Amino acid sequence: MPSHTTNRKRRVTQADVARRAGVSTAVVSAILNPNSATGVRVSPETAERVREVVRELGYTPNPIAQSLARGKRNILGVFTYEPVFPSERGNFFYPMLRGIEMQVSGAGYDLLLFTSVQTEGQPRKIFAGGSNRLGVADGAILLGQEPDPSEMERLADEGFPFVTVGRRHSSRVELNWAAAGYADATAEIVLLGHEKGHRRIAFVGSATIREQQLDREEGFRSAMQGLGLDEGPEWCWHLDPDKLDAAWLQSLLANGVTLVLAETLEHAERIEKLLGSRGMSVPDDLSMAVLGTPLEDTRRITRWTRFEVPREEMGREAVRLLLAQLDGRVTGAAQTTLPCSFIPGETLRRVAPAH
Amino acid sequence: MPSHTTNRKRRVTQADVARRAGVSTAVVSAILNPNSATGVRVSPETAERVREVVRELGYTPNPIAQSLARGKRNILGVFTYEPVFPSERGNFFYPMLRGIEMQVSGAGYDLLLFTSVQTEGQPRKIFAGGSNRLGVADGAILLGQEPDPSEMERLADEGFPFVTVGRRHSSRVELNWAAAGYADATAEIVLLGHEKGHRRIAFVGSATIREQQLDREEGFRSAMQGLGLDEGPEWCWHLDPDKLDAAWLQSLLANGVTLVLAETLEHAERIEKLLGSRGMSVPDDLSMAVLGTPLEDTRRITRWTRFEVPREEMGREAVRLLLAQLDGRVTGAAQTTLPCSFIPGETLRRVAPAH
DNA sequence: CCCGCATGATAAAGCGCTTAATCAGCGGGG
DNA sequence: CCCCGCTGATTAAGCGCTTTATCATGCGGG
Repeated sequence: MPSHTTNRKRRVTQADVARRAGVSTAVVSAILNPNSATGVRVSPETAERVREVVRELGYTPNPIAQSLARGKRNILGVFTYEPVFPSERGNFFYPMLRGIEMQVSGAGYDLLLFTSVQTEGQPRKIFAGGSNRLGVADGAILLGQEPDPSEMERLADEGFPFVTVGRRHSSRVELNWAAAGYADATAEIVLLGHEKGHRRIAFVGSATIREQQLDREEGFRSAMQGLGLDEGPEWCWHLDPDKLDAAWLQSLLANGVTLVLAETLEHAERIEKLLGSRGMSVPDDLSMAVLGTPLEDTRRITRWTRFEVPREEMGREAVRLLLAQLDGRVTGAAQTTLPCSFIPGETLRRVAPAH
Repeated sequence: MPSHTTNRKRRVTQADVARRAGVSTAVVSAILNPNSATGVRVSPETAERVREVVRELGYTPNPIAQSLARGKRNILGVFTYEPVFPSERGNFFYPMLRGIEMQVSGAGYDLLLFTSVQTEGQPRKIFAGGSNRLGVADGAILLGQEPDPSEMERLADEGFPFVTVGRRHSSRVELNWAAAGYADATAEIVLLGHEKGHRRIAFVGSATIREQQLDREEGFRSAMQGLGLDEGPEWCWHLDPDKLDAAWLQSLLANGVTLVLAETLEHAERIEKLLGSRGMSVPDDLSMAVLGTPLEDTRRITRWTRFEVPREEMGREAVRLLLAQLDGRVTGAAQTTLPCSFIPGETLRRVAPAH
């Protein structure tokens, strides 16, 4: 017998109600879940009597027990590999969470935020103490810049339904995701640059490679190839902003580059500063575009030619995919790529084609 | 027998492991929860064998079943009467949620956000369909500007542990809360105004009265009385910003008021605008202070004399109180008032005492 | 030689609910 | 008159785990 270290006064149980009303628990259950097509029928009088007792005793069903019995929880998990609210990262998750909450509420699910961390300072883990923590939920949405691929594979092996926000890839299992179309958006900017006369276009991304960046780079490469533009490896850089220096810029310009696609605003601003110390400016001496939109400092970004990532819509779509999976409405892998919206800005200008 | 409309492949259960390892489920359970002082002993060899099977089968315990058996869930509910993330209100909850998440993680609890809404457009309810939705959680934190007092009382009657962020009051039951010391902070500003020579001080708050505002007003009144200042009802207004007009300002100034305490920045700015159209300005012709700090437009607020509400700390404290309650470390009502921090600003200046 | 007592394990109850299977009445048609 | 089928209920199994009570076994001491 469980000890039940409950300090709360014992809650009223279904059996209490049944006893009091002089019926069986099956009847009580049937009355409380009218829509569930169970074989149990109840007369209106009995129903009223039971309802009366329910009110009198202030009975409220134990959701845990319901879940166990039904095999269904009506809870969607949200697992973030980084803290949700603390400031820096907070802004990042915020729009996605907004999308998730909007889509989930109305579907009759609640959101379980897995916030607990095992060891202070350690990265969060889904499998802690051998147990899948997400298991309380019917399914989960995974967010975060630095997910653990092995955990996701194990999750998939278990058959636990989940969807990631952002594209993820595994060679072993099929992953479900709602992601932004970085590749297309990047390609679009390359095409636009080409239209505006640019022929030598460079790409600058962070040193730490993430799925997102791969997408952007792949969009860049394929667009360049499609246009028959001569793009060598020397036009595609993986450097953090602080690694960009005068010498680097020099070689870039010497190569005749007229348009630079910067992965982040930090890259772009760094390059602009370097240009400035040579007496040059954007876009007069060099056109630029930013491959995304930061969340903080919304004012600083406005002049830049860029695209907007549909973060909120990614959250919504992730929920849609997950619910479809839970309803059994879907069989294979569900993957959605959502378009980014181009924002003209003022940093990409027309030039005379070089050749 | 339950139908278990599960489309997922049946998960591995404790019984499977036990069978495979040739032991009873009790042994498996004992191995998986080593610290729980149960009467079951296991030999190291058996333990190793079971652990092996666990790995082999990829077994992970069903948290729902654990919860039911243990009577403990390790989940803290967060109930907001308004949507958490959608923009307007979002900013409001944000710091509190940050505090909550910080405090909760590390305590080994997860956060359940009650986001689901029964009828689109309707206010959220704790008791929906006769059932206490919060029941999945061990306890809950209630947030929101417009809570439903009757729901809180019912919750308390049930013995469900919960804490509100923000002071709440009920004549029937004892409520637990972590709140900001609006009264003290307001009184502090009155005292400061008095020190700076102000004798006629007015208070302007919103038309819709909330607990917060009562606090501020009460702080205002008691400070005025303590100072022996002649404060009549005509110096305490309950008007929304758009109801403040030239005639109102006229009467205020005619009364010789030299300092106005505005509940919100909107009130303050409205008054300043009215002053402007008379060719007057803040603080030259009228001193002002704002009784709080808005979250949006942080730039607009900076010049104002005001106080800062410890929102994040309120979240943290709420969690502390709740956990104390869950641990049975506390008996009666737990109520914490957290001090607001005064911010000088530039809108409260010294004047020559009027009389 | 038997008792007491660790040791290592099992059996089974119970957490609070859902639901399939079953059953007692009862009125009506063949 | 009997059987069928309906209504309004009950019984009991089972969800997957925890935990208490119980049991078998072997060993040393009196």
